[in-house]
Amino acid sequence: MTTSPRPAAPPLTERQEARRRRILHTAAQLASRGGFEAVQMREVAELAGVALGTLYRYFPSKVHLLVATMQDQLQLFQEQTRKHPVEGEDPGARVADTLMRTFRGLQREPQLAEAMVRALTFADRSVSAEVDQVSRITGQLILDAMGLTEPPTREQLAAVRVIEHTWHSALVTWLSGRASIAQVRIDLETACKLLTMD
Amino acid sequence: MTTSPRPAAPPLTERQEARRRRILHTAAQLASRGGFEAVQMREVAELAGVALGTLYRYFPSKVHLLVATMQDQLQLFQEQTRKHPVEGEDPGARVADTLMRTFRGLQREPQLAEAMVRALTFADRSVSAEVDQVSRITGQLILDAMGLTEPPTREQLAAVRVIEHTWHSALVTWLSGRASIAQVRIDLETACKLLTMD
DNA sequence: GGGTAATCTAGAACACGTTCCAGCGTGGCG
DNA sequence: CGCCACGCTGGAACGTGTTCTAGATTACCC
Repeated sequence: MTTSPRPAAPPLTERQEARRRRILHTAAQLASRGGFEAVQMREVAELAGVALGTLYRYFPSKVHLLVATMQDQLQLFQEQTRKHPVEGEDPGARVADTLMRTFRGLQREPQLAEAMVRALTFADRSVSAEVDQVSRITGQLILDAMGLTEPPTREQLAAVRVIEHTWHSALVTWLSGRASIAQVRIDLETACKLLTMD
Repeated sequence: MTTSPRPAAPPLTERQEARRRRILHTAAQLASRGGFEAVQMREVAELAGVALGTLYRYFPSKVHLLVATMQDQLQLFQEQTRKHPVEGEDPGARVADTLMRTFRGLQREPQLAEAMVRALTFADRSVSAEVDQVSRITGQLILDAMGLTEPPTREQLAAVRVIEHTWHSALVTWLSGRASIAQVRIDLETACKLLTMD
């Protein structure tokens, strides 16, 4: 578990920031159509108006690119959720509802979701820092939904981990057509029961 | 979830069965060295002594090949486990121990595990039947460990699903170096608490 | 044993992720 | 202003998964 030798991102100029956004936007757009395989690096470069080499300078692989896209999308969800938190008494129910809401958000662009999740689970060690970041955002989403007034206990953190595992795996199962949305909801609700044990 | 249009595998001749085994064995061997990327279709074909086209006739893609390899390995574990079941009073603990035992089995060939799990999570819809089969074996492994004397309740089945999600996702997290074995054990034990609720 | 349909082989060919290179622009520094 | 370092461009090139084809081999039926 050593930190990867990433030399602390150099600050980007405005033009560079714009290029980065253009690339991410193009990737999301292509993914929204044909999913993972429709995101072709040559095409992303061309549509974003950068050279292939430049694309690779910004995102060292297709997986990096799509994981960054997921970070982006998740952050949007997180902001939405913070502005309009789920109502309800039971913390477990709030967490389950929040995740289902995120789920429906992904469902709105199923191909995009497919691309991002495929990238996320296919990622090897060279992407682990970025994947970890996604995981941190997801965990925070859950913690937010719990609406804690004091720091979480060890048991609560353990439960959050299992909920996160369930979330990821259920997502994969749904995307590959092996589980219905109803089933995903049941799985999430089952995992969330861990929050209200003893 | 309709059944895929698979026209019921035609029976294989002895030579064909041997070829299939040879291919699977070669794939596992190559995977045991360099993991997912070391399994190169040309090399599998050559080492297994079949033409590339034949390899593709038996396994329509690299992912199919590696998922089949996982089926194979899991079945071996299942047999082992049935011969030597885990001892213990608490069903939850038995399940957690059984999965940890399987985990250590995978750990013995980490590269092979990496290859199989990457294939499993990268699989798209065209492989869903095979992935489902793997999922079924895993579920059965858990049910076996529970040592039920009567058919499982709805709640128990729901818990099994969450445990399975946790298992898969924890495996991925460990393989990408983002979680330790100790953490995996904790996650599995947490999920297994669902078995002994209410 | 002969005929035939399915299967296997060798190898070329194609697609897409990735790498590499030569040259052009650009922004900052003396 | 001249110069330099760096990032960007266009494009070629490479590796590996996958597909395709023509011919050899095999399995099976009569």
